[in-house]
Amino acid sequence: MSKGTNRPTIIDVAKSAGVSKSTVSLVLQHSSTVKEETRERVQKAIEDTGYVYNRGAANMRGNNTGLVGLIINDLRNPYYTELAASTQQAFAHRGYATVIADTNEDPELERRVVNSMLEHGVDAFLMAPTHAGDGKAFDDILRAGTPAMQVLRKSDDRIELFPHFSMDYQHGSYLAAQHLINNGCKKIAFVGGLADREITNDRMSGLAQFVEKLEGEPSLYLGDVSRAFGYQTAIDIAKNSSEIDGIMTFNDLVAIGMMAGFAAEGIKVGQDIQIIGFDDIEESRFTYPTLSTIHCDVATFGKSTADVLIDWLENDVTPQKEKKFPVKLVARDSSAS
Amino acid sequence: MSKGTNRPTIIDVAKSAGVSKSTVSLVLQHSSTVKEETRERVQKAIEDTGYVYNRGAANMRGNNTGLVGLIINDLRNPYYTELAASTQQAFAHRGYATVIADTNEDPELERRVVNSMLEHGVDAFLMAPTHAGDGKAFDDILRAGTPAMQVLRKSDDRIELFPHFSMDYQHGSYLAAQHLINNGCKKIAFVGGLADREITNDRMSGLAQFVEKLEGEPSLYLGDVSRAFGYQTAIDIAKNSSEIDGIMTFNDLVAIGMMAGFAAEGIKVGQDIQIIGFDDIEESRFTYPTLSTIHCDVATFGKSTADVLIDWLENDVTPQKEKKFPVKLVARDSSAS
DNA sequence: CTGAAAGCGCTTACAG
DNA sequence: CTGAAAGCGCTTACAG
Repeated sequence: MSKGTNRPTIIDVAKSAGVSKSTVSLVLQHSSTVKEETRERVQKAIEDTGYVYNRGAANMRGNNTGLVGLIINDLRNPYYTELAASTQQAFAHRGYATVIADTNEDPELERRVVNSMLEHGVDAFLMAPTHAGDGKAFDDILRAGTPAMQVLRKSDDRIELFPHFSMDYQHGSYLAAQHLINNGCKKIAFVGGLADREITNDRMSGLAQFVEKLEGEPSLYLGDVSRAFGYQTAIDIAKNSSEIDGIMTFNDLVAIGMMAGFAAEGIKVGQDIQIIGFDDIEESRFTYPTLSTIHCDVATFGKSTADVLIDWLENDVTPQKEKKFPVKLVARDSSAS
Repeated sequence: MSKGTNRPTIIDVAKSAGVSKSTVSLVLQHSSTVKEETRERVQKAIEDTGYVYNRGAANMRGNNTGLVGLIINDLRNPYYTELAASTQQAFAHRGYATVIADTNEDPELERRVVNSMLEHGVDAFLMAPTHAGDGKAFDDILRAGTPAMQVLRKSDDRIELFPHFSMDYQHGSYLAAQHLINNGCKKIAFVGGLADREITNDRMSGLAQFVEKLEGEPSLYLGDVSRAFGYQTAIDIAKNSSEIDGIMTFNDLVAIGMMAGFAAEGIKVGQDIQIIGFDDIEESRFTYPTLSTIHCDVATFGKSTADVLIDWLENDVTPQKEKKFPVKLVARDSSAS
């Protein structure tokens, strides 16, 4: 199907309205220099001809396309789905269309989509980058001079170039650990999250501050960030480590998998063992028992961060290098003592 | 931040390589008419100058932008998240960047984003449209002559213009009803889904074929497609309609909400009452009990449909007007008899 | 308040 | 095999 072979141009509109194409261009930009009557005539001509504005052509003169690149490491994870949905909405609100790509934690793919978006001339990037990136993608962005922010995780340390906005995971981890301790837990495990990543370290950092209140070191079950990994680990713990009485997970997904695993083993979460997740995705309010967690307000985060990016772009206000949004404890039934 | 103020052009590359800009353009398009040695010289110049291809400028001559518009009614619903993720990936694989918008079931917003994407010159649309659309958005698309497909739901009846690809919801509904009947259910309720919508009607249609095997008409609890609605309805049924022994839901989200509601009321799903969902989102394998459902393979659907759209675009193969992908029953513990 | 002209960064015949 | 020229659909000073 050949698309809009004869899409009308401003020249067609100009002819139909009996004015010059400059005048048409002026009314398209709501210039106040055009006489009201002329403006109306042009408007009518636009409707008659079925003209649609061609931003691509307009962009050739100025240097902004009205496109922003949104790069997500794992779109299917509800935490990042919410990031994508909220930032996209904020961009639309500011008049920008969003070009999206899910990189599936693949740094090669990440670099390819960055370059594709650069060719399309995106005005800025909002990236939840892959963990294993080698910085090449950011080098490409830097060379093009396109502003870019890292959100919810960081893969490039040049935060003066690529500001890093995230949540206060360390404080969240502290709150989670404190909560379990206050509820009387003595043997605590941390489950999920890949080793040697900043975000994993942050999310388990809270435990370190309570070691003297624990019986022995916390057990670490690092691994995939998935329901499936949580499920398996719960089975494992039920069978081999029944002394564990409290669990902090990397995120809610892992916790939800664990609850299903414990249920299958006949272990009552909230009574026999306490669990607290991280993120507070919607699902966590509808599990049984309901899941205690650290609430991260991604919707607010996304909107606010998108606005910061656009302000950088349009008004030249450089974002601070690093910002951590507050989190809070939400105690539900999975950690009732 | 001013973006790429002095982004190099093919002229800069041409100068650096000591050739004309036409030659640079030729190597950019992998033309075989360029001598190998010249090609290498140009390649080096590209790297030296840090040139990035400007698709916007290139598009002005031809008429395809390499952008496709993906419009989703509710991106936060995992069923549609999967659609977005799988189609985006398929488009990327075919060399297209995806411009995305979540319309949040708002027809006004839908029309606005359609027009924004039209201005950006998307080559095609893949839409999971809002239900309440008045067809204006499709009129706009039609006028621009841009190919568009309706997926997973239909809001415009001109399927010869806007082909409708979906899943065989009616058959799925039949399988679900049959399953509950075979398991001995006599009083069945259908929960969730807004009234007077084709998709709601399809998803409950299976019950009609078994009325003679039921005690009385099925009870209908139509409403929001959400965990919250499921939760409330379960409480309601537990308190007021304890004769109901089997439940079909509009989708898994509703079913998951119901399972939490029943659990809170002390009703054992799978024993006291049987539930079957629809969609088979990942979450359904990790509830307790695990959720029986109708499996819709959205990942395969998305990839396949994206390819059909691109083939339409590139190779002029017009899609069939309507296509329904197969679904299948997945019996798990929520409907163990 | 409106029109004629140049130019944005490419591609595409057309010469050579 | 490579270069000079026209043109894609806009915007932007600049005249008038």
